[in-house]
Amino acid sequence: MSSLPRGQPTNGEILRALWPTAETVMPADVELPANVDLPASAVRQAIRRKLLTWYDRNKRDLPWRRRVGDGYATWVSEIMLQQTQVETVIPYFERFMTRFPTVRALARATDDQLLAHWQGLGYYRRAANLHKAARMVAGNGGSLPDTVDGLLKLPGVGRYTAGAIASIAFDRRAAVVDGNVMRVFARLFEIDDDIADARTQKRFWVLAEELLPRGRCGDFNQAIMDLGATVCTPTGPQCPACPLRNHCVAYENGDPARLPVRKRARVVPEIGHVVAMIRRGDSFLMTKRPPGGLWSGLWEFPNTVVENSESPETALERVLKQLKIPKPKSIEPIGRVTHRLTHRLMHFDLFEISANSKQVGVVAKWTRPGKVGISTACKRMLTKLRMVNS
DNA sequence: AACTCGGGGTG
DNA sequence: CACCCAGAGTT
Repeated sequence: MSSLPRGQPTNGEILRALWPTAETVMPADVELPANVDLPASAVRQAIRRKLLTWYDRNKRDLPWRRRVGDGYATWVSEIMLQQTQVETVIPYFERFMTRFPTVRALARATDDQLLAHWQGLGYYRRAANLHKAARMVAGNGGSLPDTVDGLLKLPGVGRYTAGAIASIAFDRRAAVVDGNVMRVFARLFEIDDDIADARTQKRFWVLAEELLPRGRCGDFNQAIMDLGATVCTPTGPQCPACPLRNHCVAYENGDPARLPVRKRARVVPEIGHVVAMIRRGDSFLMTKRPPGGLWSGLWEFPNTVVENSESPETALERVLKQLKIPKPKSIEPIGRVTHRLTHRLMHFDLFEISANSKQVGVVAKWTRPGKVGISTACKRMLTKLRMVNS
């Protein structure tokens, strides 16, 4: 418990339920949870002012922030930023905007062209949805919807992204709740309920709507997210540098880093694969992943899951049979690549196969991996092959 | 409400 | 290693 000198009361002292005032607009589907505490009007005002002042002095210089009012750029950046950190996104965003400078350019692109620019970024369904949405927008005159409701109709745009685009690009009065906002609010108001719970999420949205200023909503939203990314970080928050420390209940109570609270992740299944790497010059025999699932639309080396009941050899025979290469000239084990995803641990046992090109059927295509989109796992398989061959 | 869907950064 | 990240869509 800190005894911090301060000129203003904290939320802990002032908290009381204030229900919708004339200055706020509540979404129709939000009902007030019985236990939600809203800060008093004066505290809300102080939080807005301090956050915006802090943002004016400390905001990060990000490529998409240099395109003020550009809905397309904001849209692309927000899709890329879903579950992906800013530093990872920056180079992808630059390349993407150079290659697809307008909605129409994106709408004209092929799946493979698009995925070649998305490869390595993950969550490839985002690219498919963005592509589909770009065609919707292009077919509708080429201008992006500028309201939350309009944006929500686009595939891949949910409540967060619609609020972000509407407020940042179009200066609409819309709130956002993302991982940063939840962390900042959980600490600011000392909310220790599971943040995955629907009621808790509803509570975050209520707070976000309530705290929204009349103007500069886009800056306000970005301010909370910048604060969460640079000061109110998951571990080791820099509370002395925080403009909201005098209002932060968790700081007052001494342990903001324990928040937010989330349920423990479950154990991930472990899955084995065998992979056939068949090279001819710079090209490899590759197959395209089916739409919808993991690595959707990316290219990969022919492979199969090794079932529990079978040996790797049997599984590899299955792959070669599908490729119409039942008896290759040679099969050379190269080694193993292990790839961890959020919900899966994958092993790939690699085999370099030599075969006459006449043996090759039409199941797979000769492709240069640099030309089409491949997963990071496949990229690591290539690295492994080069290591073995050098 | 629980799953799926990537990959990288962090302590 | 475990946890987290400018979440959305499906079941």
